[in-house]
Amino acid sequence: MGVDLMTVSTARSTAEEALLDAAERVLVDAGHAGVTTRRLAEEAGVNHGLVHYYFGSVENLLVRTLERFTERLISRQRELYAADLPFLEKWRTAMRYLVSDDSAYEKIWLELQALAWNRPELREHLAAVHAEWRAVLMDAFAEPREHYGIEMPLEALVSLVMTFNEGIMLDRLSGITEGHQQLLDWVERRLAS
Amino acid sequence: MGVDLMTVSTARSTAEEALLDAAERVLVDAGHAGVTTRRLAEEAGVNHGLVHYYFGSVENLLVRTLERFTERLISRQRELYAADLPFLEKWRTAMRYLVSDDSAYEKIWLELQALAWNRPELREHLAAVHAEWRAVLMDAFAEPREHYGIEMPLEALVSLVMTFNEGIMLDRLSGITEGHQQLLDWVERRLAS
DNA sequence: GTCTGACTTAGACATTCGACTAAGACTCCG
DNA sequence: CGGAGTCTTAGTCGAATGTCTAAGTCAGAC
Repeated sequence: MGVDLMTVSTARSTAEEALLDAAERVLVDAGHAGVTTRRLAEEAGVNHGLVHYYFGSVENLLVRTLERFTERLISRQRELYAADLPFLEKWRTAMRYLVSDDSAYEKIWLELQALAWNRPELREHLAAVHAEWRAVLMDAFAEPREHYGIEMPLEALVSLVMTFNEGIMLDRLSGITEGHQQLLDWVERRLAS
Repeated sequence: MGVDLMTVSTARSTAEEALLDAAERVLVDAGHAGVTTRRLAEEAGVNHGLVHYYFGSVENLLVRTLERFTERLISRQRELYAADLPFLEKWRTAMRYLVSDDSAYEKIWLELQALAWNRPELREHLAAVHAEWRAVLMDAFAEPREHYGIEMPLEALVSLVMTFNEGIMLDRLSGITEGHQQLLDWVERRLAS
C-alpha cells in the first residue's frame, strides 16, 4: 500500500473537488466548449495529467460535474420549500434567486443542459433532476393552489411554473429581461390579495 | 472585372446559401461546437477555403446564420398571427409547432442562443428577434385577452406565454415532455369554453 | 535503510482546428 | 484569340486539443 489511506483520499478528493470547482468556473466564464484538460488544470492549480488520471476523460469529469451540481440544485429547492414559512415568502425567495444579479448558478445549469443536447448519455441525469424538481413543486404547490383558489390542475400549474422559470433563466442569460418584472409583479399581486 | 456579375453573384450566393444551410444542419446534428470550416465545407459540398474567402471567419458565418434564421423566425411568427383565422386556430397552430416531433427549428434557435451566452457580440441580434417576437404577440393577444376576460395585464400575459414557450422548447431538447400536455390541454379548455 | 507501490509530473503523440497563401482555372472584354 | 482579373483549389502554418506514458517522488512497510 505505502501511503496512509486517509491522507491519500483527502488529498485526492481535494484535488478532485478543485477540478470540479474549476469546471463550474470555466462553464460560467467560457461555456462548455472552453472546458479543456489544460484549462481545468490551470484553474484548479493541478497538473493537467490528473484530469485523465482521476476521471479517465474530460467527458467523465463533466458527468461528475453534472451529478454534483444536480445534488446541490435539488437540495436547494427542497430546503427552500421545506422551510416553515408562509408560501408567499417561499415564492418570493425563489423569484429573488431567479432574477438575482448573479447568474452563475443558472449559467452552469444551462451550459450543462446545452451540453446534454449533443450528448445523449447525459440526458438521464437531466431527466432525474427535472423529475425531482417537479416532485418538490408538486408537493409545495398542492396546498397553496387550494388556498388561492387556482382553478387549473396541479400538474398544469407546476408545469407552467417550471417552464416559465426556465424561460426567464434562458432570457436572462442572453441579457433579456423585458417583461419579466411585470409578470412577477402580477403573480405577486395575485398572491398578496 | 472579367466575370458576368449575374453569373458570379448567383454562383457565389448559391455557395453561400449552401454553407449557411450546412451550418444549420451541423447545429442540429452536433451543436455549435461542431461548426468547423472543414465540416461546413464537407456538408455544403464546397472547398473549405471558401468559408474564409466568403465570410472572413467562422464567427462571421455564424453571425450570418443567426441573421438569416432570425428573419425566418420572425416572418413565421408574423404570418401565423396575421392570418385571418379565429385566435384559437392560431394558438393551436403555434402549439402544434412547439410540440412537433421535428425539433430541428428549436435546436438551431437554442444552439444559437447558447453560442451567444459566450459571444456578447451576438446578443444584440437575439435581443432584436426577442423584441420583434414580443411585438407580434402583443399585437396578437390584445384582442383575445379582452375576449376571454383574462385579468392579467397584456405585458405580463405576453411574458408568460413567451417564457413558458421557451421553457417547453428547452425541456424538449433534453428529451423532457412531462407535464407539457396537461398544461396545453388546460389552456385549450380555458380558450374553448 | 531500503524497498514497494501508488501518486505526480512533464512531456510526447497524433489529430484537428482557424487562418492564410500561392498557384491554377475560368469567364468575359477587347 | 489573348489578356486581365476574379474565383477556386489544395496545401501549409502554428496553435491547441485529448490521451497516454515513462520517469520521478514520496510516505510508510519490513
